Amino acid sequence: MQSSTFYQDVYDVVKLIPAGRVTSYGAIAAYLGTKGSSRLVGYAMNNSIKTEASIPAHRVVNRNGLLTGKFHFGPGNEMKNLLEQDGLEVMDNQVKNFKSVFWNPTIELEI
DNA sequence: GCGGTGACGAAGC
DNA sequence: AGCTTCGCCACCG
Repeated sequence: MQSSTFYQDVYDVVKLIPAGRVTSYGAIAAYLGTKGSSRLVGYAMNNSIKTEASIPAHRVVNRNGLLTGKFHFGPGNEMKNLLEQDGLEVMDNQVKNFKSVFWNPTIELEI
């Protein structure tokens, strides 16, 4: 992808996340080849809300399946609501069966 | 051009 | 086994 910035790469990968699946920041970072900069992925998402609000950032959670960015999404449990709309089960800011719904771009997209 | 930042992750205690 | 600390690296001012 002719992405000028690392953020654009993150946006593109997140957009490829199928409904009903979730991935982790580190997985995206690893797919992009910058697994050490998992923080950048999260930071990119933060910027994505302001720039690319169409990105399903709610499908991206941390390694533990926790909705860490929930507070950045909206006033309340909007992130949880969006995940439920995708057919996911969320309890106490954590995706249930996270391991089962985990979407690994490195494998699914197979660089 | 440099320092601060950050929705993480892994290691250490 | 749970909490704390450090590292990491691209973007912004």
